[in-house]
Amino acid sequence: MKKKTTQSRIYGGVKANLREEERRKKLIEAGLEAFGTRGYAKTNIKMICGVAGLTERYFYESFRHKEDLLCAVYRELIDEGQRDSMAALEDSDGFPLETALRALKMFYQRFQQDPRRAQIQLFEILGVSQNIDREYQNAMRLLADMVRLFLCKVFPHIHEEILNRSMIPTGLAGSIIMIAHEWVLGGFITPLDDIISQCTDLFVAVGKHIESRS
Amino acid sequence: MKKKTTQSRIYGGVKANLREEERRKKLIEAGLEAFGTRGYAKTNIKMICGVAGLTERYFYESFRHKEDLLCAVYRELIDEGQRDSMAALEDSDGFPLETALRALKMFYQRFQQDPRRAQIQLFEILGVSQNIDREYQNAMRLLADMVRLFLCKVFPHIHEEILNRSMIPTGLAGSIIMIAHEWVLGGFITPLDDIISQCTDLFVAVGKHIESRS
DNA sequence: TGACTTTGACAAGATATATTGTCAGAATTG
DNA sequence: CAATTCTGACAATATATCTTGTCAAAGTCA
Repeated sequence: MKKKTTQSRIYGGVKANLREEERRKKLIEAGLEAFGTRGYAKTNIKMICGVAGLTERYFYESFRHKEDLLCAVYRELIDEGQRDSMAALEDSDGFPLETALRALKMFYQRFQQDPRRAQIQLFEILGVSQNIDREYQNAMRLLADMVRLFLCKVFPHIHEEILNRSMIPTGLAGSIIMIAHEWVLGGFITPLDDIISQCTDLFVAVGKHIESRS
Repeated sequence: MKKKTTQSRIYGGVKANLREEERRKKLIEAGLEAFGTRGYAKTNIKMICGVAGLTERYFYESFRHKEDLLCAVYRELIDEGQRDSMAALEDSDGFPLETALRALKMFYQRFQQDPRRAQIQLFEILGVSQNIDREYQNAMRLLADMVRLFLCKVFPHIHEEILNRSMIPTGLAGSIIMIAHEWVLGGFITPLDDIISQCTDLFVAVGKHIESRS
């Protein structure tokens, strides 16, 4: 008679799949910590497990490899940012430009509040593998779409179709990221408001210019 | 009596240090090929040597590790680009804007002409190590300085000091890079002139905007 | 309490790669 | 031609890490 190897039962008052889910979350948090401080390359699975307070067995329960975990951590960060931006867009009680600035500010603020996030989202994610590259590209396209959206809101005279074919939102997304790079590498010395002001300049300059030709 | 282990003499009509230099160049060329097609992570030293037509011994003669070679390859690419841009700047017989466009066009053209270069310069270089990250940051700052320079030439009313403290050139550099990313990932489908036109829009929009406030 | 599951610690094999070393033969010089 | 250096092929060692497996003890349930 074969025993089922995966006997799942209530344990500590918690169902098996829930316990597993909790371990998964612990590992993601540990990944954020390890990747965000030591760096992805210099982190191995034993370290991650150490930080999570679990052993390797549980790592492989939830992830196939280190890269898998990085992907999960990254998605967590992106989703979180995406939700916040959308929320800012929803309750747009003020002027469109102010809404956009609020969203932008939040985007940068998150980096300052948790430098581990900045490290992963801006640096560690780069050049790991083709799969991860794809994740990154997706995120960048999301950011470009967000820029596109805000451009339309703030400059209503811009023809939407023109913007849809344009790479200008992509370019502005690149600006935002590159400025973030410099800001982070400089240890957040530049005041956040200065950063926002510079970005606003770029955004407004480009917006007005396109609008004037529509 | 000890023999000198490094007996260098003329061999094949070539001095020892020159022969070594040639092997080094072969390895750099092999690095360009391997990193640019297989990718940095998936390339090991044996492969590099295979492509170069040399054996491991000669690899360690010129480089300490794979990262060292990547650094050398990258510097080669950046220096080459830098030289071209400077040359374009020197013989500025036409209008400043045209000069700038010519330089920008060359910047993108090089990627199309040799996709291995694009792969390394835009993707493979990312996230390898802290040292390599520093190289990348240097190159990005060079690019930003170049943008700054062209902004001053094309829009002479802009106060130079303002621009020096500004992150706007950094932002524009980011735009250029991000647009290049999308272009390359899209397999160079978008015509080069379209790319240039988009970049010009960004450049002019920002230039005019700053100028109008000086 | 007794049966059974979950957990943690660690062993052990597998794998991949870096890096150094050896050696014989080809190439070259004087 | 004889001496000797250079070269290429490959062995061998070192190292690091992944990944799976074992086992006993602790925890939990009925």
